[in-house]
Formats: sequence, structure tokens, C-alpha cells
Amino acid sequence: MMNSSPDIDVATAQPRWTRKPDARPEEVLEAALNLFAQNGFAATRMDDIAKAAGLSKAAIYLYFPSKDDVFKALIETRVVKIRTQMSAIADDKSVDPISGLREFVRLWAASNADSRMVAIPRIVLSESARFPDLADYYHKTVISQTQVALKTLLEAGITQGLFRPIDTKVAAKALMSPMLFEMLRRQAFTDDHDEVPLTTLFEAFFNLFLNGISSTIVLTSQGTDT
Amino acid sequence: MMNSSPDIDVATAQPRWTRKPDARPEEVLEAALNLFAQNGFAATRMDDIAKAAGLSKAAIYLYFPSKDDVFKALIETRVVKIRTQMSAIADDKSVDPISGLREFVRLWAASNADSRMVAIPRIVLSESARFPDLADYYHKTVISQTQVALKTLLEAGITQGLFRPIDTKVAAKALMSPMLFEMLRRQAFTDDHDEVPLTTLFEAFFNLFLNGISSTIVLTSQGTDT
DNA sequence: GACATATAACTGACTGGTCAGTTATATATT
DNA sequence: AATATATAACTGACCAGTCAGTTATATGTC
Repeated sequence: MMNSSPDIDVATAQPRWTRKPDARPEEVLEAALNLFAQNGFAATRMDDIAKAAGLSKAAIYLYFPSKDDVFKALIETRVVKIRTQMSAIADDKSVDPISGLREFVRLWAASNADSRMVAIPRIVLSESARFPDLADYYHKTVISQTQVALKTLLEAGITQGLFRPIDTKVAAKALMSPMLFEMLRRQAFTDDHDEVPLTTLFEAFFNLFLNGISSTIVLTSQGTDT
Repeated sequence: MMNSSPDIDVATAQPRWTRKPDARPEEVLEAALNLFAQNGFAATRMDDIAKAAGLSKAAIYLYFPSKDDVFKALIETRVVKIRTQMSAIADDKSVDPISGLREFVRLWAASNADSRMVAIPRIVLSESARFPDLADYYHKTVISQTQVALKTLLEAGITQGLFRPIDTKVAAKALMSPMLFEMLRRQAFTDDHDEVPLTTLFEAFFNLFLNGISSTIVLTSQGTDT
């Protein structure tokens, strides 16, 4: 109380906060992704996101109208862009279908190298009942589009006689599900043992898949990478 | 107040509620499964479960110590039993591996004919961060055991020269994921169009899978059912 | 069989705590 | 000084879990 020295040394005083309106939204999203991935959507409090992003809860509301919108923004900034890249591969007529598929999978896997990314589909799945419009948006812009791109690649392969005339929709699901589900599983259950690297596992999935659709037996070849 | 006729006709008076301690837990679980499937775990209120089950919220707590335990009981009563049946198929040495796999898948699909059942893995996945012990329990008793059973069937097939010497763990995941994920997807997104019956889709998945693991090309054969 | 008593099953009203979103105010920047 | 940016303190709604009290049913007594 009677402290003669000032509480704050004026010379070295830092402002309690600084303005950075341009950087804020991204900082909030980054913090939110961390916490959503760790604790899920419902269990993550706006206060926690704020603290992690280095501002106050109320400040978040200067940039995002609601908690839901924070999550929507995560989808928009993190997922949609990658999906567009993936479609581009499918539309590139200069690559053969097998390499195209391989590249497609590689790109998808790379986008999920940041393990927090799985939190997004996980939350969409679990929260779909509460946010039907969000679920629709995700399904339309991500899932359906991915399937369309895969369909293109698969049809090209069938036309060229590389693949049997399988149902492309079935094949698209069969290709993506094991990878996606494995990522969900790993994030949910923290397996400890059984630690095959994700990349290795994905490659094995791919080879198995290729055997399933190919018109001839494909031997598992290693080291054919770029 | 001055009503001369009695409020309740003694002859036809129904008790306001009846005792049925034996039936209650199952009634609560059934109501809970409905609501969990429809709204998810967090969004389902104990009051809603109570109302749907025809008793008061407090009464639920006579039978289940907490909301979490209601969900745990759902796993125990609905899932573990089926998993045991599935393991039995794998351990039956009298069936050939391909028929065994087919039967395994059929049993699993049948257990999920009740579409509400997908809510259980969905909730486990999404709520795993909040209930790590529950997630562990589910992983140990359901997922791991399923993989073990599949491993048995696949190894038998490899030994008999029916299947290529694929990694059984990879194959097990590749078989189950598309089906499980497709169920999750359908419950979450209500697709409208694109309505291939689940059974047809599962059969297509199975044939594709069989081609992937077989040592010879397998032609898609129909009508080989029992 | 009629009535009293005991106890198991159940309820309604409440509590304590949490948390998304708001408001009044302060501080930084121009 | 004016404005944009931020905060601390607050509000209102929600909800899991509790508890004192009520009602149904089983058991005992005559």
C-alpha cells in the first residue's frame, strides 16, 4: 500500500495489450484448433481460446460472431483450400491415373501431417446434429468434391484398361475411409504400442486398394517414389 | 374448490406412477440411445431421457450413478455381446476363411441394422478426450478384439494360399473402415439422393476387398448366399 | 379380508457451477 | 481529441446432480 516505488517501471513498461487487428483472427483460429483438437468442441471454452491466443474472451467477439463461427472459419481457412488442390490433380490430364491417385493420396496425407487437422472432420461428425447447416456445408464442399475428383481419376483408369470396371463411388469410399478412420482412431485412442508410422500404413492401404481395383495383379513395389 | 364431484374417480383412478424396478434400467437405456443417436451425448439432457423413459430425472439416478455411466451401460449391453459372437466365428475352424469373413461382415452389418447403433462409436470417438478411460475400455473390448478375430481369419486364408501374404493388421482396417465410416457419414449427413442400400454397398466393399487380398483375380459373383 | 406399518420406488423443487455472449469502461494509436 | 481495440465485470440460461418429501406396494397383525 505504502510502496514508494511505482508498480510499473515506466521505462520498461510494456503495454498491457497491443493492437494487431490483422493478426488476431489467425491467432484465434490457431489457438482454437489446438484446443478443439485436444478437448473437442463442446469442452473447449471461449475463455481458454482467448487465453491461449493472448487476448480476452470479449475480443474474440470483435472478430467472430460466435463460437460456431470460429469453427466454421477453421474449415474455410484450413480445409477448403487443400480440397481445391486435390481437385486440380484429378483434372490434370497429363498424369496417368495411378500416379494421379498416388499423388492425390500423398497430398491428402500431407495436409494431415498436422495431426490437429483430424479434429475438424471429427467435430463435424460428432456435432452434425447440432449444426446441420455446417454439416451440409462440409459435405458439399469437402466430401462430395473429393469423391468427384476421385471419380474422374478412377474413370480415366477404367477407360485405359488399368482398372476393372468397378463402381467408382464404392472405390472412392474404399480408398479414403481407411486412412481417415485410422487418423480418427489414433487421435481418439492414443495407442502407445502398435506404432506403425502413418505414412507406411497409408502406403500399405494404397497398395491393397490398387490390387482391389486393378485388372491385373499388382505386386507391392517399394521405392518407386519421385 | 367447492367441486362436489371428486377430482378422481376412485374406480378408474390410475396411480400417478408405477413401480417397475426391473424394467427401468432397460427403458432408460433405450430412451438414452434414441436421444444420443439423434442429438449426440452433450446435447442430450438427463431430463429428456427421463421424460422419454416415462420417469423423473432423479429416478434415473437410482439406477445409474451418472450420465456417463448411462452411456457406459449402453456399450456394455449393446456392443460387447455382439463382439463376442464375432470372435466365435473367427475361432470356428470348420468354416473356410472366405465364408468366415463373409459371415463376420454379415453379423457386424446385422448388428448395425438398428441405425442408432452407430451413435455409440461416434460418441466414443468424439468424447474420447473427456472420458479417456471409457475410450480405453471401448478400444480394448471392441476394436482390438475385432482386429484379433479378423487376424485369425486372414492368417488362415494366407496359410491356405487363398490370400496373398498381406499384413493382416492393414487388411483388417481396410475391411472394416469403409463400412463403419459410411455408417457414420450417413448418420451425420442425411444424404437424400445417392441412396444405395447399405447392404448393397457393403457387399461391393467386400468384393473389392477380396480382390485386394486374393492371390488370384476374383470375379464378382452374386447369389452365393446361404 | 381389513387395517396398520415399513420400506422401496419415485417425484418436484432446488443448488451450485459453468459458460456463451454483452456491457461499461479503459487503454492504445493516429 | 477522436477512434479503434481491448478488457473486466457482469448477465442469463442451462443443466448435472441432490434432497426432502410423497406415493406405491409388500409384509405383518388381528
